[in-house]
Amino acid sequence: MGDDPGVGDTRRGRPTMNDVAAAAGVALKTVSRVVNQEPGVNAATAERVHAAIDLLGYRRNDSARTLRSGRTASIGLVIEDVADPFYSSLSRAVEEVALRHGHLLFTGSSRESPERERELVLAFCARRVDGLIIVPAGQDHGYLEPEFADGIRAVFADRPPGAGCEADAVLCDNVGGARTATAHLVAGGHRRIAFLGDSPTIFTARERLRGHRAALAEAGLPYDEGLVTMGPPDPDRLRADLARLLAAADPPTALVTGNGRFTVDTLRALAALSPAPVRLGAEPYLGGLALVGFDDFEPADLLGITVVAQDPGRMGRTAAELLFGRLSGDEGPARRAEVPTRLIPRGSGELPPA
Amino acid sequence: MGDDPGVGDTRRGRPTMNDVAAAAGVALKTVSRVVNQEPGVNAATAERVHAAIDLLGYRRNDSARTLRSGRTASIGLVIEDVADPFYSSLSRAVEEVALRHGHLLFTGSSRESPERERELVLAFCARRVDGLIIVPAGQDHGYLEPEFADGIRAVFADRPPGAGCEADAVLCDNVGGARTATAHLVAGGHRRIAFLGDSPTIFTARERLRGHRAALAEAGLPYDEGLVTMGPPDPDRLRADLARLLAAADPPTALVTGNGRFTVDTLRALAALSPAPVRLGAEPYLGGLALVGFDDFEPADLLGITVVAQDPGRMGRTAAELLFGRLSGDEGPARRAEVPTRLIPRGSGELPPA
DNA sequence: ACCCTGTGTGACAACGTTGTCAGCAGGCCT
DNA sequence: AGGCCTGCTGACAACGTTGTCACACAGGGT
Repeated sequence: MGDDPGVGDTRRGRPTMNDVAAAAGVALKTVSRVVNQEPGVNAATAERVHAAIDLLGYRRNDSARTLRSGRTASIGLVIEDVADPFYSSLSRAVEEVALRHGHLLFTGSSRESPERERELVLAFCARRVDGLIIVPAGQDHGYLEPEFADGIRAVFADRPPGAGCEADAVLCDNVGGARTATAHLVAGGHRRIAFLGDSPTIFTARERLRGHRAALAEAGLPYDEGLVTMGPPDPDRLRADLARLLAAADPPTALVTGNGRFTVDTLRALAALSPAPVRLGAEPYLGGLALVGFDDFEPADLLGITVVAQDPGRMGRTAAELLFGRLSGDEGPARRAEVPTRLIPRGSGELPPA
Repeated sequence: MGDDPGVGDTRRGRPTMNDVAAAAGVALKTVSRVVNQEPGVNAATAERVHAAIDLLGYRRNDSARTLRSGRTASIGLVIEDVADPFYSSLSRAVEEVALRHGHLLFTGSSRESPERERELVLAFCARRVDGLIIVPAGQDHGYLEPEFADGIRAVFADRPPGAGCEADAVLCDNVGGARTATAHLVAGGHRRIAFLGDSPTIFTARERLRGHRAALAEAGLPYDEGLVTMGPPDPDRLRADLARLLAAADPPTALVTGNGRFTVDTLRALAALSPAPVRLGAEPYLGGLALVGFDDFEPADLLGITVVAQDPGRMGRTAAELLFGRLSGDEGPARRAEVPTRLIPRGSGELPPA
């Protein structure tokens, strides 16, 4: 006595099926049947049970359900960073599909740290998620073996799993997209095209560089290492690299940027380097420097930036559907899906060489 | 016999504490102690247990743990849309704090649907999350009562809970921010300032309009309903509204946009309406129409758009920390935290009236 | 001899649900 | 009558963990 914040009820805590059963004057199991909409319950009985449920405010405890049945109706999603528009679009698509399949979604951002990726994945597994969608930060997925053995399914998105890991993957056509970007500039008359990409430790960055090189080779143009800069996103470094590139004896007349963040950072760097205000749209862009960005970004249309668009929504949807296919018994060998890219000309990529 | 995809082991499925105990030659409870790092286990025994754990690839089943102990070490986050940069920044901050507290995060997007908000929240509750952070779509949170009674804590973010719901909330200084935006334009000499906002069913939209009106009143300017358009985001409607506004006998010389999406959509509409290419940065913007946007967005700096910036990261952090405070026993009355806004002049808001 | 304390360990019940099986009517067939 | 369905309901064990309590043993004081 004294501090009793209890409700008007004599019981404490959440009502269980047992409480409902007692209130409805039926057996526990009958309540279970009603809650799970199992057939074979008399309509009048079911009605009484429903009344008791409403009266007590009963809600099923999914932990117990999970423990007993083994299915959690939830999946885990590990991406690089929720705040990156590319991944948040992917995230939304996954969420959509998961919800349609009656599943809930755990999310976590690895921040490009393999260790954090591993921790998140294992934490999801400890929660017994039914499946995983992973944008891997690391290259080694041996830690998933026990989980696979236990029947957890995983689909990799945006980047393939590490060597030796047989799992589904949904990738973007990185090589083709980058080749298209560079080829587009070549077709516009450019001969010296710089490539500004993410760290070569990242799969997509390497692939896109491959595509860039392929386009140069197909056009019979030399591959000049001095025109390539790669590394983790860092506005200062990027600005320095750009300044160096533009000050060279034989500067590039066009740029290809390796992802959305790099495109925006590049524009910022150009604005900072430019003596005159940056003018966009149909206007010549910084003295005629052409630009094609890999990956579309929100107001790229306003800025008149030509891009090779990925489709993160489609990637997320594909990955999620692949996963749910697996969860409903699809047992074939590991699959690899490729999401195409699309060139969207908006002006910046159509400027002729200066 | 026949189809036995089993591993080299005779057992099926995931090893349990019992299996580990058998392998290590100790009792189940000892394994539990080791796994949970409870004190009072002999170092040599613990070593044997660890060896058995590694050997079998054992991982604790959190569903059972949850069932027994009642704590899930997970929280639920319901936002409006992950793909909206404002909410994804908020999301990231929440994730960060959750991880620091050793909690995992369920996320879901309500898409501005009260029903979906409710479903997500209740699904999270069925999973027995320890707490919730909710950006409410609906106005009625009576459905949370049974959950509160059961000890689940909730913090509302960006928008307050419905009437009668005593819960913590973290809000942005909507009124103050909007007042600042309009006052800034007034100080620049503008007398006819249009307000383009989200649907008045949304709390933040109403509050921001209030701030706008307050600034007008403080400046002794009339409030002209003809200069206000509100409604759910729809580029076509916005363009039509803008066309109407600009074609009026006494058109506005400045705009205030009610959130990031509206700012970008407005720019798009202006670009579409403009005969000349849009020029940004320090250039006069579409014939001198000034603009201040509520809410910062990614390349607003590049576009030279003056904004009143919110701080979604801080909002998420504050909400999450408030929640974890509650989870660790803070029992005071419901709190309301306000996150300040900040005017960032970038050119578009400093243009004088045409 | 006694009790006491501390250290390490284990047996057992409990958490709230679902799967299995058994039971009890009532009806319809042989 | 006896047998056998079909429709509905309930008793009970099990899922894998943690909390509670008890026990065995060693050491140190009386």
